[in-house]
Amino acid sequence: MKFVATTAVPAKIAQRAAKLRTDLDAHNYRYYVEDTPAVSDAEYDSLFRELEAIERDYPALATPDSPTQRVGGQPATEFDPVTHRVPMLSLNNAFADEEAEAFDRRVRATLGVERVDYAVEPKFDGLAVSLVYEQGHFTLGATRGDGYTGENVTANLRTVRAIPMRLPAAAPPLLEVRGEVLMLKRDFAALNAAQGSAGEKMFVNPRNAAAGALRQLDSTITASRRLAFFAYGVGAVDWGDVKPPATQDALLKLLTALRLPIASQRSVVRGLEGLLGYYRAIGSKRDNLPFQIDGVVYKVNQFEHQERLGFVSRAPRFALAHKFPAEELPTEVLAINVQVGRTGALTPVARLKPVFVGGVTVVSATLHNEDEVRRKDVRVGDTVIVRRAGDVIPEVVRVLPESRQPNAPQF
DNA sequence: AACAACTGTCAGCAGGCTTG
DNA sequence: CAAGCCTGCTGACAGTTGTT
Repeated sequence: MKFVATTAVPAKIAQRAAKLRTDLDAHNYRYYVEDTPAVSDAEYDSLFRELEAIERDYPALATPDSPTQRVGGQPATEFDPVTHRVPMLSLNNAFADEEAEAFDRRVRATLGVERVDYAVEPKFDGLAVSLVYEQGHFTLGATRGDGYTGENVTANLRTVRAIPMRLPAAAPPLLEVRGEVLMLKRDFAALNAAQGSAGEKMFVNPRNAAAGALRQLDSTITASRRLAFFAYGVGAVDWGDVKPPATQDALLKLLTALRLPIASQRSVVRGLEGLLGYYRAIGSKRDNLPFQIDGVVYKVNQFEHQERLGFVSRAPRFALAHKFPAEELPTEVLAINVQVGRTGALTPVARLKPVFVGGVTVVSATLHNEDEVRRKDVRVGDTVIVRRAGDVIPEVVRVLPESRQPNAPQF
């Protein structure tokens, strides 16, 4: 039998530990949420090590919510499946203004309202996750998966400094926060610089770097990758004594009060003019934002309106992702293959001279989209325009006529 | 009544990246 | 190098709504 001495902790030390914790949390918030870091990484590390030392000397002071507990533990062998209490659905997309107009028209028609208020926000280019807080404590973090079942990545998400381990006392007894994990542009650049000088593999874009970091079985690697997080909604909630918000705007204000990170670029606008105005405003700021986005999201602000609009298939009728135009670049067709699918479906695929477009290197593109180019129009040796937006599959958009070789072989 | 246009659902398929 | 993850498009079909 071993006795552990209940060492009395000097009040001064306990106060210092508490101060360090709130300071470290505040620095995290400034770095990831307000985008105005107050201290250098070195200063942060120094505070962090001081807290670690105190907790080592006085284990009674070590709490599971301490910033020092984020560093990650035992490597997992696999991720357990997590069934979402409320499915994590996707959004309908729009590229053209006319589609946004059609969205607004349909919403107004269904609601019988002249003008609709919309909560609007950037559409982050990251990975959707679910964070469950029970009695204010972060207890479960999961990926979106297929929308119904994701993976338990709690250990990895604990290392994300932008994610609070504990919410203020005013938090509802059960709160499932929905949001996006991503890597800030500056952290991506720093990571790749480090990977490069260490002779390690570089990452292609922040989104894939974030996705890879989140899927690490060893959470100590995740911890070194500096992921950010922004919340944009909730899933299952037991409000308890908290008055449930009536609008998306009020919900995000509530989450902000709970110290959850919310994108400062969000807004509330009125009518179609408001939507398109916001789309243009964010589009012009896009390059100066600290994170990558691939569009903006419109949500009908009133929850009562949202309920009346309901869902269609896997997407709500009260929300729309208005994406920025796809990047398009020319490249050369090296070959055309015909793939045979499992069911025997034949799909022509163009093998392309590699081109970096839309954040990835495209080497092949389907010729399946009859709207854009018919496959008989494309020949080996042609120069074609390849388009890729966000996560959309690369497409051959058109053939440059002047590139047509007179005797190019048909496939 | 006949037809067109649209809305919604589903299965199947697609590409790229990372991990193991 | 395969499997698993992410993502979203397409076409077939059915049902609904609108137009002539």
